[in-house]
Amino acid sequence: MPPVALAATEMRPAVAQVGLWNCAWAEAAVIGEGAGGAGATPGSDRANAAAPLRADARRNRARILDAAEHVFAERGPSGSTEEVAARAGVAIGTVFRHFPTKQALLQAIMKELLGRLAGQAAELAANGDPATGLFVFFTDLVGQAAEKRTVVELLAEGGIDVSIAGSVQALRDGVGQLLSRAQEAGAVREDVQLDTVVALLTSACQGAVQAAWDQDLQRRTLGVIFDGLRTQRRRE
Amino acid sequence: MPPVALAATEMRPAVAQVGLWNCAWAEAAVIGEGAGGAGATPGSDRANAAAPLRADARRNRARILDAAEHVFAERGPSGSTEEVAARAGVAIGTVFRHFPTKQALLQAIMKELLGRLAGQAAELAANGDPATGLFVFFTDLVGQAAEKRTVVELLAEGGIDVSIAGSVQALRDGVGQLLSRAQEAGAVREDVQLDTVVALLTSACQGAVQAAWDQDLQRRTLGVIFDGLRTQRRRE
DNA sequence: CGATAACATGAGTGAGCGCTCAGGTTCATG
DNA sequence: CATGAACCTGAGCGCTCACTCATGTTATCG
Repeated sequence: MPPVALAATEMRPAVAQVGLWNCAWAEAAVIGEGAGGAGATPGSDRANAAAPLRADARRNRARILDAAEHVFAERGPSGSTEEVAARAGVAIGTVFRHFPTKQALLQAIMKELLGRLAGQAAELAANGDPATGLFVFFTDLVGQAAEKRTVVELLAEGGIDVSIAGSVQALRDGVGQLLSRAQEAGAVREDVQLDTVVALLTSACQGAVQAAWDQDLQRRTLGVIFDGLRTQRRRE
Repeated sequence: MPPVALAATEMRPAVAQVGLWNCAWAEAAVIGEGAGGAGATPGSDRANAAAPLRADARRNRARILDAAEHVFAERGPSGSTEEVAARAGVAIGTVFRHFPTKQALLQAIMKELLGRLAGQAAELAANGDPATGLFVFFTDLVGQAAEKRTVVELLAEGGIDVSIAGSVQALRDGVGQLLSRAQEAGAVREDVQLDTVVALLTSACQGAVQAAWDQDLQRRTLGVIFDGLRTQRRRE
């Protein structure tokens, strides 16, 4: 992960509003996730033929995704597609060829990031220390929140579209595993539910992103939350 | 409070960008807060003469503030000034006569809301139960977060301009009083610092706003945080 | 090496938004 | 009532941004 390169203009009270109109575009067939999905009149049209991308197209797609991840991490979801194109070294049209709407581009990135996080959670649940795995993941996530600004803000904006619902669920499942292990190990109270943990997690991430918590504040804030998850004094 | 009148056009991929260029406009003299402030060449120009507004102007100003509070509560800070004007029943120009920039309008609302909250906190600190005051305020604030979306989002976006810094500080002081009282009463651990509490508070508000916590989830999530504030098991 | 379909290009389109200003309207004062 | 200053109006400006499309370019295959 290269360090952030262009971080100058920070003062923007911009607010993104993306809109959730279109939900069913191709885009899934590109990588090969075609699940032979619902609807889409299965038959005549050569929808999910996988049609491997041309070499240059595949390269450009990767560069666009990479550029978009950087731009949206810096600017938030309100970063412009033109900046993404410029950073990727392609023309605007190329961006829109690969991702028919800005929303589609954002969702592709979110899917990737969410998948990565879900993987980390699952890995920790499988191989980590059961008693501390949840707390480690929690701390890591909040610590990285600044970099993952896209995910944090988009998830926050209610951008949980049907197309990324699966990825969200995967992450949720990973956290659920971590929670179960922690509870079995006696590190977290039995009466804490998954959605409570998820709510705390997302809140802390948002807080850390928006208010730019420093390391010490992160530690103290998470400390309170972790103690709350451990204590036996309350019943829900 | 009249019900929402014009809620049709939800599909807008628009992106608002406000800009923070101008920071020193009049606006303070309107209500009479003129503190004889720094700079501004005190002398010849009749800057802070209080010049009472004409009746219609005062009425319109109030209607604009009221409309803005509603619009920004629904749409977030990206709500348009035109919608504010329409809801207030005035022309755009009138809005910009009273508030030279959109930013100024937003800050006027924030100032009002923050002042109200600071008052509530101070009142609770003075007359409420020391042991539960902080928790009551915390719960109330999160419960109202959806209505106060403007404040939550703007504070989140780092919109703490110099012109509202005082109001933020007042709220912070109020929370500080509640915290002190709670600690004196033995309801909250001594080693919890104010910024930790504020961080938890803002995080919870953001989470509640963005993820639309229901009553039960609010209760459970705040329960964990409160237990964390109460427990004696950790040292910071 | 052609031939062709896939792909890339980037000026242009349309829409939204913050903000302005010339001209009309209304309130306060004597 | 008359007068003038304060106020209101709303078409319009300038800008940004998501998105399109006619034209030019390139990879792939026989």
